[in-house]
Amino acid sequence: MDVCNCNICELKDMFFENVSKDEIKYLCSSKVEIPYKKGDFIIEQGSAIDDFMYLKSGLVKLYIHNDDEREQIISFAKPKDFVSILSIFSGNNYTYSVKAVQDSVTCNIKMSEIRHLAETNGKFGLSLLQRMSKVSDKIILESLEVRKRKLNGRVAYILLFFKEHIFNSNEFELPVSRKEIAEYIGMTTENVIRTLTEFRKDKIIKIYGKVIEICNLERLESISKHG
Amino acid sequence: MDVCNCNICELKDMFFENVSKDEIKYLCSSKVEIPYKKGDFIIEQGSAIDDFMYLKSGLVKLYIHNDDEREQIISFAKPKDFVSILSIFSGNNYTYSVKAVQDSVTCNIKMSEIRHLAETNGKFGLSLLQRMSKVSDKIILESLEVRKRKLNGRVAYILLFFKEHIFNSNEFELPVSRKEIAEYIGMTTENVIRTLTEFRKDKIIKIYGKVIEICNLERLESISKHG
DNA sequence: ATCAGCTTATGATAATTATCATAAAAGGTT
DNA sequence: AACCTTTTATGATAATTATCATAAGCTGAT
Repeated sequence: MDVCNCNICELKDMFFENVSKDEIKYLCSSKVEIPYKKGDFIIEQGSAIDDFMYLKSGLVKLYIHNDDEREQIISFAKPKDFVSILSIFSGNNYTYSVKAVQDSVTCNIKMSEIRHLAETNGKFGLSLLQRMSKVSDKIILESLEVRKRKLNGRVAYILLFFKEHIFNSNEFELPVSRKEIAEYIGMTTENVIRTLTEFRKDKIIKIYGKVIEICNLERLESISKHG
Repeated sequence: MDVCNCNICELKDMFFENVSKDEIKYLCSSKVEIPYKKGDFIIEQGSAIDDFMYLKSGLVKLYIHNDDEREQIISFAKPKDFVSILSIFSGNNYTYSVKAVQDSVTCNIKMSEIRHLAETNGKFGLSLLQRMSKVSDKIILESLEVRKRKLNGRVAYILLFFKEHIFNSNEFELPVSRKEIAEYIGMTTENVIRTLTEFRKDKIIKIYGKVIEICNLERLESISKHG
């Protein structure tokens, strides 16, 4: 389908079946794609919320930072994930920042148009509500999952997270630094490194610089589950 | 206003200004109020989602429990808060349980009617989306707030939470056990008790059984902020 | 190429937190 | 009242995690 000027219009995918071609066209009329380089800010905490954004390619981190304190990563977003989630429907300003951890492209649609469409097309609104809820739920449940684990369980968990949700392979290049892993699962950088080293010594993983190869999946899963 | 058979219809409050009298009547047609005793299950993890529920009176805890593991309290809900939040728009079964920590009354509306109204009245849907988002956001941000603190900071935080969000007073009867506090802020029961004792010895609070009196608010706030 | 700055790595030590054990206090039941 | 169970309380100890220090490796900029 070629309802908009981008080659492959994934908007229909994003908002389910409840939008007509005309409505897609309407959304697309304000749709822009913005490329970012690794390390670029995509959203700055505190800035005004104008656009509804989802990720077209790359990988980004959503995080909170309060001056002196350490950053706390809330979640990673991969292609087709929403980038604007928290506060998007509940406030006027972002309560978090988003930064590209890999070169990324976002798709932006004016919030005013999303709102307008949701008001006029209840089915679209309901779909949106479902999608948004799914995202929030996942973040909440995942944070509980992480929190109940000890450090080695957390590291195992995030390795499996990358394997299963991002790369779908036993071997992958870590898309984030050890520091960012630490900020995500709530531990110190040193202990992330130490734990990875420990996994390596126990022949559970191999480490080639940024590349991780999971050698003993069962063991890693066991550690993730039972510590 | 007396659009429904309950004396004070708070539905308008719950769903903003975007619902007509007829629509309120429609929602009310399936609305029931259910009383629970302290300790009663209101929602059992895994059960089917039929109703949209909010709390009319009392206090409830939302929590996750997986067989052998310790319970993890996600959030407390006070009157006018939604009780069904997680998974309500994103799945068919509850991913968490809700239990009354005080005698409570819930208001239940059939999900099918909520859905139907959201589909036919986009403004209502959008209001709902805003309300739901606000709840999720608060849970996510609060969990980050708690997690970054050390134990004494967490206990200080939850005392201030009760003071500010539930009781609005420097003296209140703790509505939950030390164990439940521990399950909420992610520490052991012993350490919650120990920390409270420490606060008492430092004359920051007084403890009369279940009753807590905050004597040194500034100090407590300081501990909550900087440990 | 060289330097500065960041990431990764590892060890030693201190601080924090959990676990285990025990007992008093409180609440509920017969 | 007597009994049982749960909660609160406290201490001793073990386990976990953070902090501090140091150094090697990598990366980007001049």
